[in-house]
Amino acid sequence: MADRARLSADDWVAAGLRALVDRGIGAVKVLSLAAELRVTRGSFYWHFANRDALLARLLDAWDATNSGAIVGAATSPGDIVDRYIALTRCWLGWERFDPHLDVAVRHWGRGASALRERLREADERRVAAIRAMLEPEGLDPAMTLHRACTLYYMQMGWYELEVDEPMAARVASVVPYFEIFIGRAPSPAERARITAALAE
Amino acid sequence: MADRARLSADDWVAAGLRALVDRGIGAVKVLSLAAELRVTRGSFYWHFANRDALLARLLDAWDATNSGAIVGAATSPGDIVDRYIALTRCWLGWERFDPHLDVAVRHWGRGASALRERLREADERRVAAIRAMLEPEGLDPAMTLHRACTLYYMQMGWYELEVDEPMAARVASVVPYFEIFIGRAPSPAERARITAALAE
DNA sequence: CGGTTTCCATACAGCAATGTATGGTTGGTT
DNA sequence: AACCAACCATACATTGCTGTATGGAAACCG
Repeated sequence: MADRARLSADDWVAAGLRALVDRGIGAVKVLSLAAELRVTRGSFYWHFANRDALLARLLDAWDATNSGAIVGAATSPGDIVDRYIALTRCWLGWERFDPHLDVAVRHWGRGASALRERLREADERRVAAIRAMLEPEGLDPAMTLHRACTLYYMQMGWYELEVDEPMAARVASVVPYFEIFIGRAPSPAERARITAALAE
Repeated sequence: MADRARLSADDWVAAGLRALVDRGIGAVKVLSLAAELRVTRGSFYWHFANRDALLARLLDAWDATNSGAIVGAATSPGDIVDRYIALTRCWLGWERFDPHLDVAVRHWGRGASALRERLREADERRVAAIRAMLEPEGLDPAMTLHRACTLYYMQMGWYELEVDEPMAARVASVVPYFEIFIGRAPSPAERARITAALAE
């Protein structure tokens, strides 16, 4: 995409997303992106009115990929084990959901009050979906919410701290975390389904 | 402190901490702080060699207040209930620990690789202390670590998402979270100790 | 009271970034 | 072939910050 003679607006968006994910919103500068794309800023200001126009496009991309993925996984067809597996695939980065993008947008939101409200709504929708996932377990309603919050907040904290465990260790801990999050150990059959689904 | 004729270096540090906590590391600018303190930048460059010298002071302040508080609570005298209460008081902001400062430093760490290493070490020490707190429960060692991670990561995620629940709701959820984190419901006596300790 | 130290204001240089104005180059269209 | 639109380079103006040099005012001290 870099050696093509002419660039499209999407090329700038892609470069902006790379910079956002890798080095944060502060690195999304017209000058830096131009250098990366081997053109001058003249190109940018033909495709976009200003920097804010690009930032809006980046937010739309985040909304399109990440916010729907979690809700989709938590409300996917099947029982709670199927949904837990689908959600786990999100956390592991095996689905549309991009963890690094989520963290970058969250950091960006600090200081941009309009974005903070958008983030708050996204978090609310995600927790609500996870709570609905847990409801068939028949727990106390307050406890269901607490467990949903534990699952989601812990995962966000894990991303925020940039813990780097090998993938094998992460996969191996999916079953123990089932017990912590759901409140009961999985049955042998459930355990087998989880391990089988993540053995790809 | 603002209407005193002369400023000290600590006044600049205090102003820097306020800006860091309220609006992030990007707001810690010599010009902004000078405006807030009603002086010009000439004052700053008498007290400090440059901006980095102030930032180093801010990091020292964070280290002195926050990093020791969690480890101290998790390893405080008493049984696991006493320590869980002490840790909860940290999370609620009732002790030295300043949650907003922790989040601000973490955001700052994104992009400053030296700081990231310092943060990683702090997180490691904190998780290790919480794991030691859980060990008397006699769980499987791996499960002990997973529960310690759940407790700490979830709390960091809670801060990161800037959830604003009323204090009453937060206090009320301390007992249910005991069951989620520790893996068993507290005994009636333990429950009474927790509620009594947080009824101040 | 004179002198020295402490602290701050002013003015300047420099840099990195955004945005604008304008001209040039390339590829498709009729 | 002429033309037009899409796309990019160049040059300039501006802003917001850091850092430096220097002079001045206030407090302390002998």
